[in-house]
Amino acid sequence: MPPDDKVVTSIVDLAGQGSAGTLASTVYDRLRGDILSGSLPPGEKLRTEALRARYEVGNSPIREALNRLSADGLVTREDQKGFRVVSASRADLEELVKTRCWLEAIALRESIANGDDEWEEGLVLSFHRLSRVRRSSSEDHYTVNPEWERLHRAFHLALLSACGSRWLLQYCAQLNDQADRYRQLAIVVSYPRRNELNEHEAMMKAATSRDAEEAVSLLMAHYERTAGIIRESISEFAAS
Amino acid sequence: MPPDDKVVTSIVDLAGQGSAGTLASTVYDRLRGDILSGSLPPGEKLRTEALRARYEVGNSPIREALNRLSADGLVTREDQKGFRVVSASRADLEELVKTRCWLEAIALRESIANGDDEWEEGLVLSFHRLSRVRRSSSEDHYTVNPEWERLHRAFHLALLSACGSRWLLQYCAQLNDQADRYRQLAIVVSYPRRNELNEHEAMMKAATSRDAEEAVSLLMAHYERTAGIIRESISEFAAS
DNA sequence: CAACGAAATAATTTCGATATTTAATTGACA
DNA sequence: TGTCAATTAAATATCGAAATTATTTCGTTG
Repeated sequence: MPPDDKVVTSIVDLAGQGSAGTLASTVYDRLRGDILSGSLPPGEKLRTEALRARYEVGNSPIREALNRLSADGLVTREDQKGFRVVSASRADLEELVKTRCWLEAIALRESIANGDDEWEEGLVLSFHRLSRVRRSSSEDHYTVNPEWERLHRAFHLALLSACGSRWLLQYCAQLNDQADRYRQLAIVVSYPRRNELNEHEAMMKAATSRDAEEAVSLLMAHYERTAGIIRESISEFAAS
Repeated sequence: MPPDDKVVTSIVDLAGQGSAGTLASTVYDRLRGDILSGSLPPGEKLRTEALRARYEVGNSPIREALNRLSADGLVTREDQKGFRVVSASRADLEELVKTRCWLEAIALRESIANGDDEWEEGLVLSFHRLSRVRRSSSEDHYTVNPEWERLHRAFHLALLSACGSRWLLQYCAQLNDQADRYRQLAIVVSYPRRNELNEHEAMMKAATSRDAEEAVSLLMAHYERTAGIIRESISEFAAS
């Protein structure tokens, strides 16, 4: 009996999944989505009063959600001074990418070493699903496609899912969230013009043929490239 | 309501400032300490009513503390079913140790590569402080010495502090917490008979002479040995 | 005119009570 | 006697207001 593994929800909420959880959990999901999508910009003050109006709930659920988010690193909390959306900066982005590469390199190597048939099949499947969805919701101008975002996250998680450590998986997911936020902030400026499908396919193939060196090097390049695009499309974020 | 009862039940008095914060933060610290010290055993149901009595505060601070702890991985939360202390098992311990070795190996290598004079001095200093405190409070039988616990944690953190990633540092600290909990659970059974001072000194010297390979290998051995002691002194923990 | 300090204002934190949901118990029926 | 449904009991989750703490405003003083 594998101990309760919750970990990992989706990037921009399961939109509409008004799942029968508690109000606090619902608010948590929505707030998380609003932060990751950039709808609540970095550094934004999060006043209880305003949030109560925005999400139409009482005091307690808001506060619970904020406390969870602060432990997730999406919100900063200062005793007696309330909450704000975590700030964003060039330096933080670099630190984030670096850490992500370190951790995912380990996770991917372990996954390739330990992954069984089920893992392989899950990987192939999640790639297939990702390949059948458009990057953007509309044709001419870019609009976030929540479905693509969800499947993209699922694919990357599938890569690492056999690493054998729920801790590591959770950390990778957390860093994924952070990176997604930067991606969304950058997207406002630059239409994503890269076709990532080839890169994903190459990773999938390297992983399923158990070529760890190749897979890791592809994954690192993938992240470096993404970081590069974000870097160049951003002068500086709002901070503090 | 004067918080005159500053009974430090916590192994690690993480915030020296302590008292200045909110009630929620105080309860968070105390609860954290009580879980790490084993005073609240694995799997224990955490009823709000009981905790209100135990810590003598209202509903909200308890709930906030529990929510933060659940994001820290020290308590589990299930919607509509409340909170319990995270369970402990042999399998979880193995996973924990493995993950810890992965992450700290990176952090230590980076620290050694990037650490400046200040880092070196901090390391030497924290070793010196650790060396002047006894492992146990009393001579004949073992009693947790909070001061040693604090300095021990500080030393290990000093080793990694120059790794250049706050994310990684935070994760290492989190895994440290988890490992401390297992240590405390094990100590109930077996008096710690190993003299860890030599090991710590060797690590410190290897790190300050920038011998990454040696330092990492010492650190890994250190953790493996600790895990071994915990393993042998424990048949099985309460679970689920 | 700047600086300091005290009242007024705003925001955060906390409490006690209520509404909802889950778990436990009882009792009826096959 | 065992199972299932209905009822009771317990616990969680939520609300709205009160208490505490930070921030701003404004008048006074050096």
